[in-house]
Amino acid sequence: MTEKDTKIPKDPEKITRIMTNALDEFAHHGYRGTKTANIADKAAVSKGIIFRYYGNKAHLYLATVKYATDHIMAVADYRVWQDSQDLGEMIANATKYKIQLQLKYPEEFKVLLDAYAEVGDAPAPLKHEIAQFYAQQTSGNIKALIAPVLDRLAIRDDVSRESIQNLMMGMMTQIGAETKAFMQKHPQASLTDFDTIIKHAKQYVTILEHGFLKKS
Amino acid sequence: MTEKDTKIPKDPEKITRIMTNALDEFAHHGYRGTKTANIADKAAVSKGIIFRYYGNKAHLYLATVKYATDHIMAVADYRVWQDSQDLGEMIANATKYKIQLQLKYPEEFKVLLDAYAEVGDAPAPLKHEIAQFYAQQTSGNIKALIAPVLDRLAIRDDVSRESIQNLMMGMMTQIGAETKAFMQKHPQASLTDFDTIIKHAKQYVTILEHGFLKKS
Amino acid sequence: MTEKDTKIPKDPEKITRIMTNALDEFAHHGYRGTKTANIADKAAVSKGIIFRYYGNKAHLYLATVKYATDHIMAVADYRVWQDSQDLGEMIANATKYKIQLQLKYPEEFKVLLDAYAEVGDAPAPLKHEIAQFYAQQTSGNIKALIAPVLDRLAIRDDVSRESIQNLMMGMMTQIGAETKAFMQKHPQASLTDFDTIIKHAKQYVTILEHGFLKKS
Amino acid sequence: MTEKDTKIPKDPEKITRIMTNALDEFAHHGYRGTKTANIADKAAVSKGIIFRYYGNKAHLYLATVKYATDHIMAVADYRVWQDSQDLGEMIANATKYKIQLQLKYPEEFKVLLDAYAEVGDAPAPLKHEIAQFYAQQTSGNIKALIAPVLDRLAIRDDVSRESIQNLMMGMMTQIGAETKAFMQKHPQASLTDFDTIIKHAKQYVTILEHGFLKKS
DNA sequence: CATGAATGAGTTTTCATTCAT
DNA sequence: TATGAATGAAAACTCATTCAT
Repeated sequence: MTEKDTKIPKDPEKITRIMTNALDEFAHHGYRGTKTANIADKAAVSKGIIFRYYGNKAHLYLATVKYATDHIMAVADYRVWQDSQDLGEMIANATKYKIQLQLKYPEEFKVLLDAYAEVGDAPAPLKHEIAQFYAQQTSGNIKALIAPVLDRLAIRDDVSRESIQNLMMGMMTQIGAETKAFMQKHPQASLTDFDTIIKHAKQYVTILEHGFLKKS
Repeated sequence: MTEKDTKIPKDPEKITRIMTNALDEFAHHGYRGTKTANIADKAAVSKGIIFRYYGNKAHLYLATVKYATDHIMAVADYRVWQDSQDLGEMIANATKYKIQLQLKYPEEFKVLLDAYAEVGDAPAPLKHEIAQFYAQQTSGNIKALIAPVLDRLAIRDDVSRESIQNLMMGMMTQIGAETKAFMQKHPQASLTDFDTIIKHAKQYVTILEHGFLKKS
Repeated sequence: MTEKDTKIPKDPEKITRIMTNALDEFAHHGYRGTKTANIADKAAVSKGIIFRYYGNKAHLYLATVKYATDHIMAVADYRVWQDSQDLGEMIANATKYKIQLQLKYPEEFKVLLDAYAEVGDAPAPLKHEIAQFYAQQTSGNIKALIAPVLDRLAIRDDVSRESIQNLMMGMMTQIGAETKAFMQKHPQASLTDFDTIIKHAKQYVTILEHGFLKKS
Repeated sequence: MTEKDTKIPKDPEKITRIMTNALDEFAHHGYRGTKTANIADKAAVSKGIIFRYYGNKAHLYLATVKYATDHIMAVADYRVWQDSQDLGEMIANATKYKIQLQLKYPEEFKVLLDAYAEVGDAPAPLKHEIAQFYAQQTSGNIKALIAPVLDRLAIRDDVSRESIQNLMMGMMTQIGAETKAFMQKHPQASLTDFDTIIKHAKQYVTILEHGFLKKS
């Protein structure tokens, strides 16, 4: 693959069109359910060029997953995670930001979500590659982003740092689920419509910080 | 479909063999990636019988999804969720139980997880059926199971019941993720190997109950 | 086949049900298009018995063709053809009779009509058998039936007997076509509705007898 | 269908090879009895291209029926029917011509003959299409062709024009039957071998014109 | 280099025929 | 002997991949 990358000159515009449409197709039909011919058609590109550029469907898929991540990472502004003393505000900002991202790049999210599941399906040699690639992204990052904020907080002695991080990941997942559900019910929703979810996010942080039991 | 069901007598043993192996294949290769011939082979049954029993691949898939759910639901013993005064103990038990289930029925879990994603792909008429089926299961239940336990606890006035439930769902998801990751690293693990995860679960509950900030 | 005929005792009632329904199915779907399972179902008989009685589908078909002919021949009353001095009246009677028959046994007619065409299709060894069987029926007979009536008429010296017979066969075919067309337009028609066609028949005979040119 | 026709470019030479061989196969084995693989093989073309071009077997069949008609119609020279004052000579010419055609395009004739019968069998949506297509051809034309010649003849007052036309159709059918029978007995026959049949044709016309009864 | 028509291995699906009960 | 569930060979159809233009 790396070999081909260097040997074959690629038209950046075609690359973009292919990636965009591959993303769309893979997001909607999964790996096996997507037909290369459809991607080529929608991208206004010949089937031949896809195979010349990517070698085969499996590599096209991998490239698409990479593209999706790069795409999201490129626009992701990590300052929203870090520029905050207050954990609740930070999570609220992050949630807001993630929703914005998801509203703007739904296909990227879908493909990224599927990728890991598909792994077991894709032609054997790619399994590892995709799995490893996927592992770099996601959870690891979130933990890292939360870390500096935690440093500034006074934490109970009987609570491990990791537990907090994990719980916050679970919380993020839960927020993600709520977001997804909301988006399905209101496909045309804009950011302001998600205020409720963001309020929830703040509540969640408050609970995590102070617990939900009455102090006796 | 229901019409055919009554017309065609089915050998329960063959049904079992077909379902078991369909489950296995669908779990490992997805809908498109699974070949009916393989299922037939592994089930020691002729290709013909699968079409006799299920009409076509799409209906076989649907039947498999139904089978997976029925199977899990049949063995799921919800009392482990409810017979507990202590929330930490309850979650620990639930986690333990869920791990046991997942260790015992990994394919069922996989297929169930995929089903919803595959829906968009499956022959149109099945979409609705699968979607509806999927909706019945999942989150709704967990909330209901947690509810009675929350009733017995003294909850802070500034915290909504729903927030707690949602956070606990996020927590369960997180535990699920940890479990999955662990199972992938140690495919042969048995229940006792998951003690760490169960300890985590208890910690999470403690944090949720008392918060992680030092009382100032 | 003859071997089987003697060895296997057959339940006459089942034979009838099989033949009746085979007739129906073959008439509507042709040889290849007919499924033995359907015949068995409609005849309230097991598939097994059909193969026990007839050996295979091809022989079942042959038997059905024979059955159709026998059936029609059994009810056909040839006296209507012969008990007439007047050729016009005879053809009118014959037409009337044939229509009655065709109204009553449409499937038999259809199968008989198809049989010859199917011959080229049916498993090789049967070809000859069907062809020969078919040859016995049809035209040969009609010629024979017309013969005695012609004997009583004074025929022009420059006209061969055979030509007359052939033309009359063509005429019968034409009447048959008109009948068929009429039946397709009016599926519920009864004999009296065919008066026009019978009038045509008489006209045809008149023309054949006296020609259509003005005597100069 | 028309949509696909424009989207998929077709190699005229391959079309020809496919049509020719489809014609041959369908003529000899009927719709159900014909295997697309065989057509592909004989046409020196891949199976895939047939489905690319025609979508499925049913449409291939329809295309073949159309092809057969177009083919025959293209070479049919209707002047032989019209450029004649003498009815006998006209029918003789027409017969001669039809025999030539049938000798040259036996498969086309066979398929065309079968098509109507198969109609009831073919996948539902095609029924209408085939039926309508077939109706255009056949008898209607013959009547029209005979009409102008009849105009020039002095016809008896008690004879309807339609009766004459119908009788002549019957006569043509009869000649057709004789031709078919002869061709089956002598598969290698050339046009001159059919002189007897043509003589018959003339006789038939004479009889129709002057009747076969002695003028008393 | 790019194209997209053609290929054919691989899948799904059908149905005459068998054979355990 | 009768049954009809099961079989699997044979047919229809799909689609990633190639290669002549």
